[in-house]
Amino acid sequence: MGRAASVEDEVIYARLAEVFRANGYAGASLSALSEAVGLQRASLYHRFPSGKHGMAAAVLTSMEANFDTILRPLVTAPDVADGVAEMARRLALGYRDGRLACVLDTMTLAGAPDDIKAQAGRLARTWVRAMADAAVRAGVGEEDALGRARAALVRIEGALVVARVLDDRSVFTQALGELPDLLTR
Amino acid sequence: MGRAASVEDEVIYARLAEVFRANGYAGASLSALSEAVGLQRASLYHRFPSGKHGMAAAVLTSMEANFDTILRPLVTAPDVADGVAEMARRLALGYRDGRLACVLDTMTLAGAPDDIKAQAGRLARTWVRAMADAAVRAGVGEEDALGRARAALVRIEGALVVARVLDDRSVFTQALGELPDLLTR
DNA sequence: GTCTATATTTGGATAGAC
DNA sequence: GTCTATCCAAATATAGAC
Repeated sequence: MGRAASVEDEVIYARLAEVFRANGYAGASLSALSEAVGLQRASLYHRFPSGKHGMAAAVLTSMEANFDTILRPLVTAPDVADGVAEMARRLALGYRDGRLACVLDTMTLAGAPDDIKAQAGRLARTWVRAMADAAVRAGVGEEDALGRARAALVRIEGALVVARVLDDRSVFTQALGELPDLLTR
Repeated sequence: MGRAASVEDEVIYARLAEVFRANGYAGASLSALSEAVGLQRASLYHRFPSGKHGMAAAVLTSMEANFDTILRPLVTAPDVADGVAEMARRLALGYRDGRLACVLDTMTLAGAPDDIKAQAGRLARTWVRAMADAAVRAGVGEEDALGRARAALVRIEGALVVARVLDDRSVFTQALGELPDLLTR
């Protein structure tokens, strides 16, 4: 083994994510990423030989793992609506009650490489699938469930945008509150 | 009068808007803006002495005017639901059926100057106000109307994000279809 | 693994000719 | 009003010492 890393991988991903989600792919500069992580630019290139592109890919991959945690209640909760409510609580935490933007939104603008957009797309599909499955378990028909799951994602992403634009977090909180009924009733 | 402009102001605003809405404020480079407009960078600076910042401000101001056209049916239609449906048709046109992003989303990311974000916020508030007024005219209570108008904006913005991320325009089309009921029932 | 130093390109912006 | 030419700062990325 060589020299130990001064910053843990998962900590790096989390700090990179802060910059990417707030500024988007194009808007996230190496200087900002470097400062957020607490490593010089050259050190970041040692961790991510393919540069910014590799950092963005790593952030999304790490986020995929985090989503497992956020989505787990959808599967494990005895009552589906309770599971959705628990997912909503975890989302509130992850998005800091609507103060933070979503990478699905900001990392899919025109400046991003195609495979990063594709990775974000897969992440979104995983999320929709998980919500649709939960709806089915609540007795909703398969076709209808998929539509409701997409509607849920629409409300989450839309609420994040509107909360930011109107500078009013309550929009997000309210959208989260509607999710259990939306997915199970 | 001096020399005539080779490109009309409104044409310039529209082409600048294409770049800003797709790439966000930070992601919109002078080269890209210049190429889209068909004028050299220096020529753009002659039109907009305050540079990129002035271009963004002009785009939002021009968009405010365009919104008058989009929102007019809310006021003029004898039946409110019909008016909302007509607004939705105009939105479908403006957002190219969900293929284009919204400046309210992309121009309010971290890289944008504060007054640009503020201008976007005013634009959003105008929009919400117009939809809320329409809801009131349809018999909805004032308090409830404001909530529904915000919900409508949430669905529009969210649908644009999700349509882009999932690469599926139907999400946007469907969200537009729900607006008349959402605002008047 | 992290750093300083540097190469190279692109970014935003200005000067001055036409 | 538009252009070419140019300036300077910031961007991404690499080289090599420690």
